[in-house]
Amino acid sequence: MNIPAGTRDPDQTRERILEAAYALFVEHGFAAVSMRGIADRSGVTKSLIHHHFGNKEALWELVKERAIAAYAERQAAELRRADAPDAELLRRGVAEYFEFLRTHPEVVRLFAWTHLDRDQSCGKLDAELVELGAARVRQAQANGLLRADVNPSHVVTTFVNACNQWFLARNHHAQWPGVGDDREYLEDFLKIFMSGLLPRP
Amino acid sequence: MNIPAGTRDPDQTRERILEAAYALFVEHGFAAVSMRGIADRSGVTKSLIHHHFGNKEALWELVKERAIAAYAERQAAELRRADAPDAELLRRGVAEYFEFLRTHPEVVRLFAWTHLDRDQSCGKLDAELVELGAARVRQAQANGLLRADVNPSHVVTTFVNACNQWFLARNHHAQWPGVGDDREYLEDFLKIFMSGLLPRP
DNA sequence: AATTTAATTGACCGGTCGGCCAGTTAATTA
DNA sequence: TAATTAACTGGCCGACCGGTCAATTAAATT
Repeated sequence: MNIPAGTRDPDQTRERILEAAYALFVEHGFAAVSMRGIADRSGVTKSLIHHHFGNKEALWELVKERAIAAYAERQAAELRRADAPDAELLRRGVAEYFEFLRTHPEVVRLFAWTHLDRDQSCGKLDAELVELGAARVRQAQANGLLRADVNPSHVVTTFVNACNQWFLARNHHAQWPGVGDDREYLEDFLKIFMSGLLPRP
Repeated sequence: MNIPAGTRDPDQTRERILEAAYALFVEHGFAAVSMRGIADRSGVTKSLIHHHFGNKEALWELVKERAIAAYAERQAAELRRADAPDAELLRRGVAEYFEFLRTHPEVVRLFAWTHLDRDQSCGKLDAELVELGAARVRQAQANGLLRADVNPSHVVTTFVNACNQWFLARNHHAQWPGVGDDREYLEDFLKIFMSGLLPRP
């Protein structure tokens, strides 16, 4: 550290506040989190949070943006690949999307909070991801690699939904008889999903 | 009505309070709803709610039970049918589950609230539905009507997830390019899902 | 009709909420 | 080094929170 202890570092302070807010909002949602709770967790005064971020809603927006940023980064990485779209690419895309949600449970929760708030601000970013995925599906359809009688956007929506709800409702699934772990669920989903997308003979 | 206006009817009072609480909890979640808000909406005093229901948590539990009751009733109706399990039965089961969620958006939201609360109380009831559905899938597999290399519980989980998340994230889907309405999504999902479950030739 | 029970009210409690403001203190600028 | 700016603190505000309680009123019981 270049900065001696006990001295001021506003950037780091902002960061610590954001981290605390992120953790608390993700876990308990907007309404159940108090500015005092964020202040305690980040080790600063409540007034200082207002100084740096304005009010509670502004902080909430920043937390959402942070989660979306992680999502967007993954999307950009996905975009960088320029492989030829075929069935195997789709399978890997699903598996990677699943893996991303598995390793980023905060994103799943934050999306669910925004759904319940009827917040539409996150949908715009999603839209790009869906458009990208749908375009690839469409191309694979044109090449005869995937069945052509389904809406490409619905193909993407289907697996996005299947992955998101799997992690959101994990506590329920754990109580369901015969339901396996992440790997086993994904495997079976992919079996159904991929062979369901094969061109009809 | 046998009861003249301006007089007392504790049952109806309880019912009105429950209805108000149901609507508010479903819409805003536990933390964002106040006892005063429920009192105002139901036209009674806050004290009266405590008199009839105890405290806020108890009312919340009753609201959850009410939503679960609607879910359980549907499940019982489903159970009553004793048709031979085949692919067509599964397709109709999915369509009816989808239709139930479409006409009961409060159930979707309440389930999502409980997921975010890490509340496991609803999972038990789900378990029976899953067990029932999985048993039918298993029988159809034994009869060679559905592919046998997938976990029956995962088959059920897959379509339950696809339906729930569709309605939960509706605000997002509305912004996605190319995504159709309820009927069109269900149609495409069923195409993929059903043909993905056909026995491999 | 007298009494008991239960529904209902309004006032009130301690506590917490988000936000504000006047200060103090450290870093930056002139 | 003096002056300015920004980080940071503690205390305070009015509003609202869930919950309690004594009093009132209507229904049920005797």
